[in-house]
Amino acid sequence: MKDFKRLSQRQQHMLRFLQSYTQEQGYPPSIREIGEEVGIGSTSVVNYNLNRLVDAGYIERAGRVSRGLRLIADIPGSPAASKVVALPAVPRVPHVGLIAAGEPISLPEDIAHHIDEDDYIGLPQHMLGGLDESEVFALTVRGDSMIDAMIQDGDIVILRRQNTAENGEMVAAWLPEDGETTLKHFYREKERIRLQPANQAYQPILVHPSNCEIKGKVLSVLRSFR
Amino acid sequence: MKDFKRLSQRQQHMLRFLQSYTQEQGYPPSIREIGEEVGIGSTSVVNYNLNRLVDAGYIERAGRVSRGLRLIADIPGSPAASKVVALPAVPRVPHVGLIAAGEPISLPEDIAHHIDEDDYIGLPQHMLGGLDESEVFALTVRGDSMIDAMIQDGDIVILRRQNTAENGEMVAAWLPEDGETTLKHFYREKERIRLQPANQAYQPILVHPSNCEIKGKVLSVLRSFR
DNA sequence: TTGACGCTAAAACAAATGTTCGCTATACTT
DNA sequence: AAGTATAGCGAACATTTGTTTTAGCGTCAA
Repeated sequence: MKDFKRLSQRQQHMLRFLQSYTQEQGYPPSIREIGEEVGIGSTSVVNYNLNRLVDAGYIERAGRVSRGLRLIADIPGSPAASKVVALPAVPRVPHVGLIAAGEPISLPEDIAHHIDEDDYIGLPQHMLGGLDESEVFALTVRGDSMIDAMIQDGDIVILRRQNTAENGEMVAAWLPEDGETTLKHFYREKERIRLQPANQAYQPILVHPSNCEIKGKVLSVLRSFR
Repeated sequence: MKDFKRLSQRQQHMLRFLQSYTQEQGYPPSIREIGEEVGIGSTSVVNYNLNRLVDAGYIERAGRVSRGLRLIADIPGSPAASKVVALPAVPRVPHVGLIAAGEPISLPEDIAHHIDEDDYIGLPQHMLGGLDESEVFALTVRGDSMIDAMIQDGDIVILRRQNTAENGEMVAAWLPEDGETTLKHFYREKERIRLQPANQAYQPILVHPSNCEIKGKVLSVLRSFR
């Protein structure tokens, strides 16, 4: 731990307040709220001391962002400050159902449809690409539009949950207007998004960005025979 | 749990974003940030949907407070509030190196470079096909002779240790006379064995049974991107 | 003394951010 | 057809909130 006692009384007070406030409210306090708590009438003084705490490595600040405070070091005396480090040996990610990788199969529902069935699949962490298991989920592929990308019907794809994608990445995209989720290569073009299958037999899907919601990008693939 | 699927796409999206953003940043997103993420141009629409989420019991809002959002219900799939279930032991199978699936490559010693573990690789047991871990081992594929079978360079194949094979099965075969191990489809013909690649560009290997030692048959395949 | 430095103030400023208010559109109900 | 509820948009508005500026005070060393 850092040299907590090196800090002034005020700064210690501020740290404690930041920690407890954030825990209770779910969001960090504003500069003025901190000032009121600690007994500082001037925002600049609070600001000054916050920067001091940044220097000391206790917090991080997001510039020009309301309540952009983040505690990054444990402070003595507060129990729940530390994040849980000990993780279970086997990461388990939710297996949320099927995804169309061909003629858009109208799925029963959104991904979220299946998501609450706790259908979890254990994965070795080397397949998570260093990500936390909570960021990752799995889908079973239906259809053969991605065979040129070495993905066939029945494969399980592991995805990282994210809403954006880089060109060329393989993503699961939700098309609200069509009510379908599909697995394609992602390409952002001028005014539209191209979802490119990896199979000569299929045409790319061209949609407006507003009708394309990225659900995640493919991290790995997994297939069992028989 | 609440009826997550009852929510509109947007609302689900917002919830997920709130959860992930808060977790990543340490503080909740602003209305405009949510709007940008979800693709809403008007703050009032975000506001509207936030209030809807409040009604649905998913979040709480602090009036007139920047980023005054608080998630009060679990959202399926991603929550960090995951309950720990029983964790099975991780089967670990030996990762014994590279296998040629193309022009027989004389194995260099750069065995398992991208596998961080020593020689073992953790696997979920659903990829073991119900077998004991001691029966199973893993190989990294080199070459592209099996691309028509959806296996490409760099893939890791999981095999069951066995000395025989049925026609059509994908096996790892040791060719004593050539000092090579190769990954091919297995076919027993009259007086010889045909090791058939799954790539038009490659010729089958025809060998006498005495010069063909089956090491194992492929159970599953595993691939990571990037 | 003078000057550098740590700390505190107060006020003004600028940006971020929540709130409100018309207005439109669609679907469903009466 | 009129009415109502849901959903959405855009713009103006009002606060909140972070940033900056200027200044006062005390300590310590040169």
